[in-house]
Amino acid sequence: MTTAPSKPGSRKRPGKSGNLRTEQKAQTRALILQCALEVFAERGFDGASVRDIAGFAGVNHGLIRYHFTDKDGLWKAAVEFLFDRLHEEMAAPEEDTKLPPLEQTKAWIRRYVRYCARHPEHARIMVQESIRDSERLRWAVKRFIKPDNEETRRRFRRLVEAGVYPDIPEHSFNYIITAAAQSMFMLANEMKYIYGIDVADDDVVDAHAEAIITLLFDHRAKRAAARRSRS
Amino acid sequence: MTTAPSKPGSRKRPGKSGNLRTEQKAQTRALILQCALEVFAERGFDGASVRDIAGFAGVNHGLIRYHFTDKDGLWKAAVEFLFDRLHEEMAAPEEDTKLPPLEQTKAWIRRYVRYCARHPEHARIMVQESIRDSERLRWAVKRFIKPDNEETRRRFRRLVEAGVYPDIPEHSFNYIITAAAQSMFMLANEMKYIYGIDVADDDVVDAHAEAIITLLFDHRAKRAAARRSRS
DNA sequence: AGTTTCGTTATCCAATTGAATAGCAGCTTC
DNA sequence: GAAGCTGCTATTCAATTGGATAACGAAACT
Repeated sequence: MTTAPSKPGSRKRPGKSGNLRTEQKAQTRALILQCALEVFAERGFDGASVRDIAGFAGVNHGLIRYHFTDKDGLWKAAVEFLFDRLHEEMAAPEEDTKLPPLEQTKAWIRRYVRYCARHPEHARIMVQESIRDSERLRWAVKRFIKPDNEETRRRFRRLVEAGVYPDIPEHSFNYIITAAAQSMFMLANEMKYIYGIDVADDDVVDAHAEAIITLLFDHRAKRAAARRSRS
Repeated sequence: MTTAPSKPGSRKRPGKSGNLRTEQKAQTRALILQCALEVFAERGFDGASVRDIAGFAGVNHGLIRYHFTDKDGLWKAAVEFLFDRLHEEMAAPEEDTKLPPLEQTKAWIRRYVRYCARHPEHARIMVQESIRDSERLRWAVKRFIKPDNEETRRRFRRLVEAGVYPDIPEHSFNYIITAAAQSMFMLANEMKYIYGIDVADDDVVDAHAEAIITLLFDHRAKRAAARRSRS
């Protein structure tokens, strides 16, 4: 656990429009969600207590019941927030659509690696939940993960059909790419202890993205690099 | 959680040598360890209760205290068992040492992917522990993970120096390879729900190993495969 | 201004948890 | 075969947990 997320705003001043109550309610809700994300990510669903989350957010734990019904509801709301944010932040910029498929994919990798570095909670929460086999996992798969994966599959098929990529099993492609991008940031603690490297460093992040691209998407660059280091 | 691990032997018959007590003690200890591995893997350290583990092993929960002092001791004993087994099962066969570096590495990947498929608990336990930042993680890093990583680093450096591999950051190489091999089996539940594929299938395992080799180690094969699907 | 609404806190409850202690039964040893 | 060691069970304890209920107090509505 790092530090408590910055409480959004002074939490007391009413916005220009709408009534004060509803606005403050939304702020509190968002604050709890933010804290829930961090605590769930660090300790998993069972390991995280609603009391810890509430305490972290500086509110009474009964309030969580009021806003989210129960712990399960809180988790789902947090994951919903997580994926909404993912979709926002991963949206491809207009100009990308004009690039050839392989270049589009490289740009997508760069975006995704940066996302993973910015929000390691995402992989942390979802991996812990996938390790267990819960109703929550099935809910998340159906609602978010599977649809997202369909898109990755289409991207992969496009590459294969364009003749710029080997035709490995789709699921292998999916897990290799995603894991390669996520793991270093998901396991930041381990990395810190093994290599003494802080993954918050932008250079480390960008270098990792380029490493993935070199290994997985840039045959020519890879051969050239190998040739270079040979001489 | 699948089914309880087969209790080793009838647990009552004394072995030919040694006294019955010590032998049975060792058997019980091993049984508890086995169960602890499964439960820790599925629920993480905090989520797993010593009572569940004991119940799963069919022994009184006080017995865990007797054998392992406390929950922390049980976890460490389980992880020790895990890495000892890893080292046994991952030892390279004699003839591998005669292969060129790149071929050695491919053989190593095949062995490692099969290991990950056979023992998904390994990645499950260690990933959950790395996500949190505990004294246990530091213990495991110092004792097992870092030494193992040193070896992977040397393997990588040898490839680079032989001019058959691009010189990306060592830590990136490490996390890309390891994660690519582990993730599919670690997240078997997710995979089941997304793709309906059972990772217990040997063909799926071997195909995954070949996919990794194609993408990450076999430049020529990759280009050929891409060319093939283009025509 | 008086009343109602509702976001929030304070308490309480039963269940579970890690740990500690005491006791038991049957190998082992002499 | 008696004594005692020891692997194991039974029970107890305090702390924590998710959840439920009641009370409060300030905003919102009339």
